[in-house]
Amino acid sequence: MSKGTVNKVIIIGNLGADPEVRYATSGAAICNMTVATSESWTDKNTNEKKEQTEWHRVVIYQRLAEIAGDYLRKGSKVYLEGKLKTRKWTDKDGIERFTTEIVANELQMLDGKQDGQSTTSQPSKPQQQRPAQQTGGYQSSNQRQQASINNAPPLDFDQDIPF
Amino acid sequence: MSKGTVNKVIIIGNLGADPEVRYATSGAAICNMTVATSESWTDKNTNEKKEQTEWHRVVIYQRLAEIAGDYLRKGSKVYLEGKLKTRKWTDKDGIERFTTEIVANELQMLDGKQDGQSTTSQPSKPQQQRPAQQTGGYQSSNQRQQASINNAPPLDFDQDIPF
Amino acid sequence: MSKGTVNKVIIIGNLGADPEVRYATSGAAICNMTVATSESWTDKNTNEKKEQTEWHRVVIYQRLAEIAGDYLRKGSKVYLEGKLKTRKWTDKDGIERFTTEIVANELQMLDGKQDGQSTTSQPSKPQQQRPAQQTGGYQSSNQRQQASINNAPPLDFDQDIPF
Amino acid sequence: MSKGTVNKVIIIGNLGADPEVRYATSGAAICNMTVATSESWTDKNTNEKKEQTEWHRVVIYQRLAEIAGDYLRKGSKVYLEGKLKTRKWTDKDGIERFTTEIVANELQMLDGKQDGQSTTSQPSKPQQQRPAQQTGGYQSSNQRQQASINNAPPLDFDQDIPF
DNA sequence: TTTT
DNA sequence: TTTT
Repeated sequence: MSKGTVNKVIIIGNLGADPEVRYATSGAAICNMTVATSESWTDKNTNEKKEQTEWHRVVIYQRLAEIAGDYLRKGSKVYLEGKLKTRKWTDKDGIERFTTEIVANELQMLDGKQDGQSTTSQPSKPQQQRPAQQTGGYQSSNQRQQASINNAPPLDFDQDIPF
Repeated sequence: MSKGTVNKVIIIGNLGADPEVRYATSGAAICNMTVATSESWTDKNTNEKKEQTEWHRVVIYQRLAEIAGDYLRKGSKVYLEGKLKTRKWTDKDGIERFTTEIVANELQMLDGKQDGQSTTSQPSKPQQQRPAQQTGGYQSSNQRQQASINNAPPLDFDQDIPF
Repeated sequence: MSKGTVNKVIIIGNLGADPEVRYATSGAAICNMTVATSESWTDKNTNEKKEQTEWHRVVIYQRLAEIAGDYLRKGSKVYLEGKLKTRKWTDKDGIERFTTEIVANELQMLDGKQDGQSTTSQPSKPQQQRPAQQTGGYQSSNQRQQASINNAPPLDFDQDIPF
Repeated sequence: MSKGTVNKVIIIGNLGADPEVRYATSGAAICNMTVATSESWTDKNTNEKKEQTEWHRVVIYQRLAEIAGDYLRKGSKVYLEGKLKTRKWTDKDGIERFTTEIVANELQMLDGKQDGQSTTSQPSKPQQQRPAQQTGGYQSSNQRQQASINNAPPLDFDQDIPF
């Protein structure tokens, strides 16, 4: 329920890096990724061609997170629908920071047939497997850290997961 | 043109404060406002009622900025459509910060008949008039500074306005 | 799943009549309503003010159908999100016809406090109650038949309900 | 202006046939096309895989119509944004019919590099050229008639074009 | 800081 | 048939 309000984002863009999937002790998956959208136009004064890229931080939970991790790769074109959420975190120097993310609840892959899109095909690189047993908190991913627009860390281990 | 990408936000929410309108030397208006969306649900474990409010920073340019300034007030319900844009700024302590805003290009007022909605009615508070002549930079608004979600300042005087 | 496709409609408009709710034998509710959106502009040639109203046929199922029936009335302003669906039917003269409807899966009431919006207030007119027992097919509503844009009947009794 | 209402459609789908572009005497282009979206799911009772395809009739005007005609082909994947419009027409037997179309005002091509997407490449089939001179009404297209969901004709010659 |  |  949302009390006569609407908070909706629709993005079509390309992943800046492979998605990063982690698992909570409950087994619930969280996927973080960055998606680029870009605009190009011609400056009327200078007649120069300009291009501006916008980077979006995306978070996906549960089953959809696993789908994202299994089928999307760096460069994949994707449709995402979700809501905006700004969260507060403290950086390594103790400075409070705010980061706005898109919490996506719908995803459509827009690439043509590609490696990894068939669930039977062999993935092109080692995948983090959903661990059979976990002892606590989040498992850190062995995927390389993606460059993020402002180095905000993914949701903290001890943070309330909203479901 | 946007190169096969889409960057779209749709918000229906309530203004947390009166909109703040400033004018560039060119006479172009910029409107800043914050809009709240809220969700409520019942926690399945504790059976408690919960509510979460999300605050959105909104920027509007040119003619639409003037309309927003003329017709919207604190508490107004509004439909906004636009795109996400994250900009970098430096706070008073020299710390680099990022703020994500919605650059709105469509607006629908969703309140019933209310003060200020008729263009002929007397506005309920003094309006900043579009100055007949300006000498440079932005005119500072005489409206009270609204508290913002992270104290990001509005777009700087010397910043490139994207049109 | 939708195979890399998206079918989405977002409407904010006003109900042309009270919603019409019927119940399947299963007890599942179906709500039909018509919603108006309107545009106005000034003709540049004649300088005349013009207005165009578009009428949308909306179908809502299950729990959301009951909410619509309980809280919406003729004139209510509503946000609807859903998908487009065109269905074929045969009119009384045996002519095959097509009607496009919005199958809504999200609804936000955008009116301020109004009659019928509180679940405790007395409804302004008799409500069709969800029957305690049913023997077959749909119960016909005792609400007056709304004039529809092309007289398409609501979904037929023997039609597969898509859930 | 739209009086506190919103009429918005967002479609991602594939063209069922090459777009059909015609030109008004004024030189303004109109493009008609049909776009398919599809859903697939598993019936919980029978455990059968089901798929449902929805066909959308799309109309595009002016510059965007020419872009659609130049770059889209049967099978192209496209993002479209627009509004719903239902129009009345009379079929060859004198029967009044209604057809709902999406009047698109935004378009993004979502295919990878393909024939026709570069403005310098030779189109794969003869294009209807914008006629240098016209004497009246619409030029009939030499492209084959696309199968439409209900054989509604494109906008009539003598119909008011809404711009 | 809003609203229901 | 709605609404502003």
